[in-house]
Amino acid sequence: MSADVATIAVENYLKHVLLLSDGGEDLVPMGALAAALAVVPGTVTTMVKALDDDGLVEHLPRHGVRLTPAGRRVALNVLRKHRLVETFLVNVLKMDWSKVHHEAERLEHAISDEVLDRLDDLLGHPQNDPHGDPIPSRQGKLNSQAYATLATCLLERTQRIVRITEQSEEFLRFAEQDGLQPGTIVRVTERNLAAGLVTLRKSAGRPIALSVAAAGKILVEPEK
Amino acid sequence: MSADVATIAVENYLKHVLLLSDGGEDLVPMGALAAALAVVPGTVTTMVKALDDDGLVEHLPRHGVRLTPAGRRVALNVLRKHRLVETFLVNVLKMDWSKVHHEAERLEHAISDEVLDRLDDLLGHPQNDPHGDPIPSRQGKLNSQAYATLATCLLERTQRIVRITEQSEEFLRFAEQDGLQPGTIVRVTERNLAAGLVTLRKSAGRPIALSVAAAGKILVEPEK
DNA sequence: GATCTCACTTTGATGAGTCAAAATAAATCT
DNA sequence: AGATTTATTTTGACTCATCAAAGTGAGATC
Repeated sequence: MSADVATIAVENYLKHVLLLSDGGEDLVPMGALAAALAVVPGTVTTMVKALDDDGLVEHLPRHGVRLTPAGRRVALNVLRKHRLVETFLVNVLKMDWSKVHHEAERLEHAISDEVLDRLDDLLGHPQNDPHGDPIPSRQGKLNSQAYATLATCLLERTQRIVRITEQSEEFLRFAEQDGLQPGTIVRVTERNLAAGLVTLRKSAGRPIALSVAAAGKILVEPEK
Repeated sequence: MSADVATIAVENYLKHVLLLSDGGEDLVPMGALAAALAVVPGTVTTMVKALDDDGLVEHLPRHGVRLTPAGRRVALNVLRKHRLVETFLVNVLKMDWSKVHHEAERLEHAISDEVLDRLDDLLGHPQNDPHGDPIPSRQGKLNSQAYATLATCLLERTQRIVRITEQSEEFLRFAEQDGLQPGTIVRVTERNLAAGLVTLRKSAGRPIALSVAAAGKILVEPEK
């Protein structure tokens, strides 16, 4: 009986299930979903049961939740809107990298599929948003390649940053300050797991120190 | 005690009070507001009382409703968003004139003041939206000049269309079909109030017939 | 001026989405 | 295995925005 109009809340639930399930079919724990949505766990239980009735998710009581194909379709469309809007805000309106996530959170629910297509044309069908996150295709394909991170890649080898998997304004502002953006070439010179510290250099610059937690949020691929 | 976050419903109530009060301080009947918002009259009474408590409108029971300065400020900001978004959709995304109103109805509530400003810069601070409707300034000034309409203007005199005061898709599609858009130069050749018919010509074209009702929705100013 | 009419208001109920706090099941730890 | 911790579900209540239908008042009509 999935109603053809998803409310903003429904879209957000589905989007976060998608993001937390690692793009795949993994079961998402109810608590994780509650944390992501900033609601109490009881609310998630109620809502997820309703979404299950609508055929958008599968709820395995006491175990978690997972998208159905119908739910996945909706979630991918929302994600596509989110990331194309972010790209628009940065590339066309020249907005601050660190602020656009927050803006897109509201716009993703207000934009129609038709506007979305025009925006996609205007932007030249980008593959990734400004943070490097892959933009789902119109057909619902999501390029979710498994990348290494600054916390796991080889030492002393030049790497290209492809993606920042963290949307908080603070983190992004910090990354911008140190010039760590998709496309930047870096080399990890030292990794001290005991101290929880990663040290790296941009091609010519002085060393930059990062916590392992932060380094794990930055995806890279070997350069050349 | 006006809460600093207006819900979508609140923004819509205030916007429609502004539109129905003729830009001014006129009292808007509750029924007119109900019709504009497509809700039953009882709902309007409830909501307007709440808005009065919040200091956004003044409710004169059994007589109508009117914006307070605070409510007017919010309403003008929403209207500015609506009309700038419409302009963006037509000028940048090349969307159909007749569809953008509907799109803007949702986007006007999702767009932040900051995005609004950037959009305004991108568009070159337009004075009017694609329908000719005046765009409120950032400071909340609304250029509401009183224009003649095709139903009231002088006969046999060239007039420039400045504005179409009707947002329905059907009407706009019809206007577009006949080439009646802001900027178009026309001349009313005949007006038969009894038959409810207005006849006009574009500079060189064949005559176009319009109902008086339709003609009254098209604002004009004398050419040159 | 008494009545009638229509606009407006009241009242009671509903659905969506949420929270707080109590109840329960699952997982973990001796 | 029994006890404790932790995740999840249940229950009852609340807010926002709405409708249906009954009640009320102000101005129009005779």
